[in-house]
Amino acid sequence: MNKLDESLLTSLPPFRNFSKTQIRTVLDLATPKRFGQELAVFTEGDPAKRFYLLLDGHIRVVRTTPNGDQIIVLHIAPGQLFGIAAAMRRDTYPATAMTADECLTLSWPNALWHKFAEDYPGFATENYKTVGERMGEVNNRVVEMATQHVEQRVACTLLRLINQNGKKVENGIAIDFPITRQNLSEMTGTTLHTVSRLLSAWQKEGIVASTRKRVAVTDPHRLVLISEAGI
Amino acid sequence: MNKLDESLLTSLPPFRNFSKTQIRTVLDLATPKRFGQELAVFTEGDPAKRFYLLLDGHIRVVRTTPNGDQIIVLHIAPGQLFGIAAAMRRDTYPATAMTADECLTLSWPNALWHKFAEDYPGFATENYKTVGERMGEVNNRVVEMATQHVEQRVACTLLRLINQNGKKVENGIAIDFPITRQNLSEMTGTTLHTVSRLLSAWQKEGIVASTRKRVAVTDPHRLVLISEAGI
DNA sequence: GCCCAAGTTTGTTGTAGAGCAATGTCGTGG
DNA sequence: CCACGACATTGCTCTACAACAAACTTGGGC
Repeated sequence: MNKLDESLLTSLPPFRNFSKTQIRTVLDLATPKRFGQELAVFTEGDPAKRFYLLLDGHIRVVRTTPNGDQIIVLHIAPGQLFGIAAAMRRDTYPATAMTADECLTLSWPNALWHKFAEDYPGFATENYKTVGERMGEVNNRVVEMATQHVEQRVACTLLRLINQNGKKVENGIAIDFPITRQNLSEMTGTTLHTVSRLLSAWQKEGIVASTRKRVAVTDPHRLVLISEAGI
Repeated sequence: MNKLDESLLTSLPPFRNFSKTQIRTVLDLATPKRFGQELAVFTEGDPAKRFYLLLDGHIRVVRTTPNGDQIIVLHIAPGQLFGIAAAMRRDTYPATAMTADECLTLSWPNALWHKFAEDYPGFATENYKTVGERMGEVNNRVVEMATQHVEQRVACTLLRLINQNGKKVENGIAIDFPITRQNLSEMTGTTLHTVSRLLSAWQKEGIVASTRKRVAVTDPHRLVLISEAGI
């Protein structure tokens, strides 16, 4: 068990404005856990017993079809809750959470969701707001998939990734966790081949810079143009 | 103003188990309204001031892209709440609600959401459950769009429609509101031409029976096969 | 009953992008 | 340090489906 600093939580939306003692209680009840890369925190269909907070690292939330196709539903960044099926009164997790890199999570039994919500007004509010935003994003994705070409969708996806998980580097903004062409294709509903071709082409034009498992955007503005018009 | 029967609400999930006087209060505070076909109940971007319950008819929830493409995000059946942006703490509606046929709605100012939730435990629970289910469905759609062919997607969409809005008729199960090829194409991310061709082909095979603005499924089982394998 | 607009059907053509296959490169573990 | 597996690139082919075009059908309004 790691020593947990109170300051870890006080800045996060769901726990903002909690009193010092309340934060301490929340931390006392939490179970911390470290994960290596590419491990499942929980699996689709498992009984939903706990909800999680990601303190460090990055999580991919993934669904698998009956034919074995896998698609990435959502990315979780540090400071966000995930596995909140409980809050939506589901009894099993609707998707699998995989670590994209080394992760540190806190988790609590579902029963505590209700306790937190009762004891600390603002907890539920903040989280339902998050759910609302995620709902908006996934609807955006449906619209994107229905109306845009592969090239535009990949551009949109990259832009979203650098917005939510971008880290400034010398030549642009990098996605700060490992991501393969395959992963990108699973987010856009295409094949790794097509993604590879697009990244190669964009690299030649100086729009992106990618290496194995890493992608950085060097010219976000051009990418926006592509995402809007397909050039 | 129509006389509102208490029995209208007592059977609906969000209000189930309310006391008789509670139901009466809910009804007293509600504003009923009738709509003709193809009218907007509220519009994307409008300030979200009220939330709605559909008593009769069918509602399409629609998003419009900057280029004017329109896609149907969700269908609302009688007895369901919609426009619950308030519950997700959004200040504008994220989509437009259009009537598919003649509709009767009740609506309440957003402030009452919180009152209902406080006064009547079970109201919030029931509704967040609904949100969770809708989230699951829209994620399913993303997966569908990412992995399935047009033929399969149209089949899936028809099956979902007859499940949620099906009415038994002599030769099968009909979608009990007007729906055009164009509408179906907006739900599946294709063109009305392709939908028309598919319906014609399926009609020849005796799988569906469609007329102008009406679609019925005569052989759901075959449609399931198509949705799964593409046949 | 007739007209018109909205909805539908059907044909043709062009192309985005999937599918397949072969080769190249990186980095990790023995 | 080497070998192997995982990841990536690239070329070729082929098809599903969008895009365009044009005629046909239906039903509601005058």
